[in-house]
Amino acid sequence: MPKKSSRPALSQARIVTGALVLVNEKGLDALSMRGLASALGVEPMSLYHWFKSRDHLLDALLDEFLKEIRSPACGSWSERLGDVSHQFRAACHRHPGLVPYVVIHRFNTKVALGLLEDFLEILTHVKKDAATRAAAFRLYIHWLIGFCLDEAAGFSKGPSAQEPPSDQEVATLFPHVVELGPFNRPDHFDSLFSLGLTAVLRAILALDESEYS
Amino acid sequence: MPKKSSRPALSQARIVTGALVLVNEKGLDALSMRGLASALGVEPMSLYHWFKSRDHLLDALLDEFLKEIRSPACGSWSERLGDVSHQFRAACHRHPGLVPYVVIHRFNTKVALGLLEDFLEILTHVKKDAATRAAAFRLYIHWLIGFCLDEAAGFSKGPSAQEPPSDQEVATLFPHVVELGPFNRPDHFDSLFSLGLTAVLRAILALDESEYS
DNA sequence: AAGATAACCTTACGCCGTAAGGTGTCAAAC
DNA sequence: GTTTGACACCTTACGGCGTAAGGTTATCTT
Repeated sequence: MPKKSSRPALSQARIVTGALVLVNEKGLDALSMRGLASALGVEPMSLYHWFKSRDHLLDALLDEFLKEIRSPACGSWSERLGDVSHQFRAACHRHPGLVPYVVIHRFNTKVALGLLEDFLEILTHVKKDAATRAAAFRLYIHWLIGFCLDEAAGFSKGPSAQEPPSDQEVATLFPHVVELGPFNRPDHFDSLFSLGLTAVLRAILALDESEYS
Repeated sequence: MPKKSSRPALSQARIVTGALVLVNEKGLDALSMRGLASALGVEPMSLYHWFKSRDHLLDALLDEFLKEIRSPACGSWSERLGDVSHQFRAACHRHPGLVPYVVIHRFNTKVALGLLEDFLEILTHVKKDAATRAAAFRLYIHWLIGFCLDEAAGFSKGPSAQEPPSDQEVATLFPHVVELGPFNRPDHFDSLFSLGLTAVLRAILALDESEYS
C-alpha cells in the first residue's frame, strides 16, 4: 500500500489542466472520466471528490476558457470591443477542441456572466437605448461566434462519416465551392477577422436608436 | 414467430423520420441506436442493415435538414440571399435540436455541398473577384450560423450543470446582463433577424474588391 | 487516545455503439 | 417443385461509458 504524501495528488486545477490537455490532443469526445483518470494516474472515482459530475467538470473547463478574457478599462468603445474580440479568438486558438462546446453552453457561471457584462458595458458607450444595445450585442456576438466556430471546427472541418464525392464530381457539380478552397487556409482568417470586425463595428454604429425599440 | 409481410418494415426514410422525432422531443443526446430502435419497434441491430453506423445516420439527418433549403432562381442577389437565409432559419425552427450538430458538421454530402454552391452562386452576382466573394460568403455565413445557433441553443439556453448565481447576486454584479433579459424573448428574434440580414447585406456591398485580394 | 475529516479506491449497475454471425421469408432459377 | 440465394431482421457478446454506494486509509483536531 503506497504511502500518501501530505499534499493531495489531485486538485480541481490539476484535473482541469489534465482535461484541457486531453481535449486539445484528442478532442472533446475523447474526454472521459475514465480516460482522464488514467491520464492523471488515478482511479476514475477519485475525480468525483473534486467534481460532482462530468458536466460540472465541463463547466469548469468553460470557466478556464473564458477566465483570461477581460475587457481593458481604457480606450474607445471600438478599441475595447476589438480588444476583447481578439482575446476571445485567442482563447479559441488555445483550446480549439473546446470551441464547439463553448458556443452552445449556457453562460451562467460568474466568470461567463462577467464576460457578458463586459461586452455589454462597452456597448453602453455607443448605444444608450437598451433595446438598440441588445440588438447591437446580438449582431456582434453572432458574427464573433460564427467566426470562431468556423475557424475552429467549421463546416469545412467537422466530423462526417460519409465519404465525400470524388474530386472530379465536386469539380463539375460545385465549381464555386472549389473556387473557395484556397481561402480556407488558416492565414486567410486573420484578414477575414479584422475585415469582419470592421464591418460589424460599422453596422453597430449605423443602428438607428429610434428604429428598433 | 410472426409472419413477415412482403414490404419491409424499416427503410432509410422511416429511420430518419423516427430519429428526427426523437431529436425534436428529447434532444440529440437522447438519440441512441437502442432508443431509436425501440421507438420504431425493432431490435437495435436491425438499424445497421440501413445505416452503416450511427455517424452515417447523423449524416442522413443533416441531409434531411438541408434538403429543402433551395435558392430561388430569380430575383436580385439580395432578395435571393435573403430568401435562402429565411429558409435556413426555418429549417432550424423545424429541427432546433439538430442545430448545434449542423453547425459543426462537415459539409461533404452532395446535398450540403449543393447548398454551399447555391450560396456562392448568388454571391457571384455581386462580387466578381473570388477572394472578395470568399470574404463576403464568410462574413454572411458567420452571422447566419451565429444567429441560428443563438436562437436554437445559444449561450442563454445551452446545458449547464452548475446552479446559477442567485437572482440577487446577478442583479448587483451583472446589471447590464439583466437589462438584456427582456430581449431574449423569442419574438425579438424576428426583428433581430431582418436587422442583422440588412446589416450583413450592406457590409457585403461595402466590401471593396480591391481591398482584399 | 479518540473521533472527525479529507482524499482516494473498490465494486457494481445500467446505459452505449457495434462486430460477428444466425434465422426466417420470398422470388427467381432450375 | 425443389433449390438457391438475397434480403430484412434478430441474437449474442464485447468493451466502453457515467456514476451510485460504500470502503479504506492518512492526517488533523481535541
